Amino acid sequence: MSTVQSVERAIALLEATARQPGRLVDLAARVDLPTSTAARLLDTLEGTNALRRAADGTYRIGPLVRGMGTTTDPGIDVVTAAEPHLNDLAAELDEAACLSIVVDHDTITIRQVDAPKPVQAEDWTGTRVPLHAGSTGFVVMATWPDDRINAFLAGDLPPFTDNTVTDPTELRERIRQARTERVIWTHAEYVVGLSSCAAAILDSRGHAIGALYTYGPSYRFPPAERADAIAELILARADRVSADLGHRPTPGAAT
Amino acid sequence: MSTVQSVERAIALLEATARQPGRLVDLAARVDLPTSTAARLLDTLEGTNALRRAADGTYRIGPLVRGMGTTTDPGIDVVTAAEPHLNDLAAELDEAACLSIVVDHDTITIRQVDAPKPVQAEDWTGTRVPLHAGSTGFVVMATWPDDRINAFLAGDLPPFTDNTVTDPTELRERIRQARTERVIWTHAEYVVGLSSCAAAILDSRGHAIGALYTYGPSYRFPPAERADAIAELILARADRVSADLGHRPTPGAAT
DNA sequence: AATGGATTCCCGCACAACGGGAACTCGTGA
DNA sequence: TCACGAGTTCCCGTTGTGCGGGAATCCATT
Repeated sequence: MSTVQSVERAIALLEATARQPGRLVDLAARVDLPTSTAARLLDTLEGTNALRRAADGTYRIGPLVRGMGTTTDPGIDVVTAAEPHLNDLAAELDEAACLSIVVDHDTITIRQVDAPKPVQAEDWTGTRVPLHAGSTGFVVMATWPDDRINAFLAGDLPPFTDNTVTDPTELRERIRQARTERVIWTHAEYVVGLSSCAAAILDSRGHAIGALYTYGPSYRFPPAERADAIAELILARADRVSADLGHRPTPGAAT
Repeated sequence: MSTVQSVERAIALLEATARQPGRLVDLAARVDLPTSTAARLLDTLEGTNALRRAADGTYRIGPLVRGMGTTTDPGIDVVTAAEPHLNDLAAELDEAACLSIVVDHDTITIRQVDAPKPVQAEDWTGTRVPLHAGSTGFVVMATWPDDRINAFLAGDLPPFTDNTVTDPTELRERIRQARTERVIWTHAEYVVGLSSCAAAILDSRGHAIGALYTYGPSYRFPPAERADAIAELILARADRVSADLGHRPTPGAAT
């Protein structure tokens, strides 16, 4: 499999910019390139509208990329498949319903539908959460083979709150739990005071490509029945999205 | 300004894919590249998660691009996008150039650049004008679907001057006119003695989010040629702002 | 004015990207 | 079952293109 160096570097710059806008030297340092090379690539990206450079020299994501991310691809992509279910879910739960997808070692929320009731909900769209720090991450990893999990757990696992699980053994335990129950609740593991509940979305090959989840202030989900009811609804919806994507659940199979 | 060929080609492929998913030969043909070259670039893009290849070989936009497009970063917003054009426009017209945005059922002027010539121009910044009473309102509504227009026209439409149009039928006529011409002149419909000319600004999803306009004492715009010339310039600038925001009116050739 | 950092420009070198074509895979129809 | 063609992958010789060190320039800051 051959790859084109300059394109890889350009994409790396694009991603770095998406994560955090910055200026030439800054971005060059982040992706570890000589400034003159980075300058040339950024120049090109700017020329194609993939990036924009502000008056002060700061590069940020440009209209082209934004536009592409929003294309309404008639095909069978997650977003369109999940959209109706997000709406239904938000109504059923009377809580915000979100869709996130897996990118690298994070899940990124790409769509959020707020509860019909008047709530002052924050918009989670665009947020990247590392796999070990969110409910979505657990259900995603639950579908992975063990060695892949081990490889991931061997990496850096920064804490975000006092509740963030960073101990590999404990994480493995949570993942095992997610594997059997297929839904999981997390409490204040990424942001203090917030709980969330997620279930994975699988594509036709059985790979977890994202997750459906809801979240809200922890006090709103008292342990008992309500939490379970929510979990059940989310799982049901996630399964339907998976089915819409062509996923055929294989009874008993772990992979 | 130097550019990197392979990156440009890769972005072109990315854009082509965003417009319409397709397979190798198809995409290669669309951007006019030898298949082997296109294959290599697509390979790289797939490797970086910028593209995804389905089982049947179809390439579609990948999670990376989706994620980047939805970052919380406000990025390039209307104001910064419009600023330079406001300056140019004020110079070209030798009249004040303004930017207004849509809020509820009004347009609010948020920026005004006065004509270079010494004029005693009033500053319109901060003024809310109901959609039915200003040039900006007409061009904005011109982009709406009919039922939304009807819903709005069913509401309260207070007059401000003797010239304010309040009759739904007549308003519909003006809107239709704005729809075909994409620019419109109004005369004393909000303030006696003032005329103004506006064109809409569209975001990447095609929604009208504001308008570019100019205004001045009616006696300064005698019907004939000058008014048309002004309209043309405003429309051109508004289109450029829309383009800068990612609005893609009609797919053209990409370099 | 002077300093230091960021950015742009320049240019020779080397190798990465190119693209023509062969080989291969896969689906289709006879 | 085989032969065919469209689509895709692989290979390899050639060259043009991207590379990156460094000088020159720009731009804040003091």
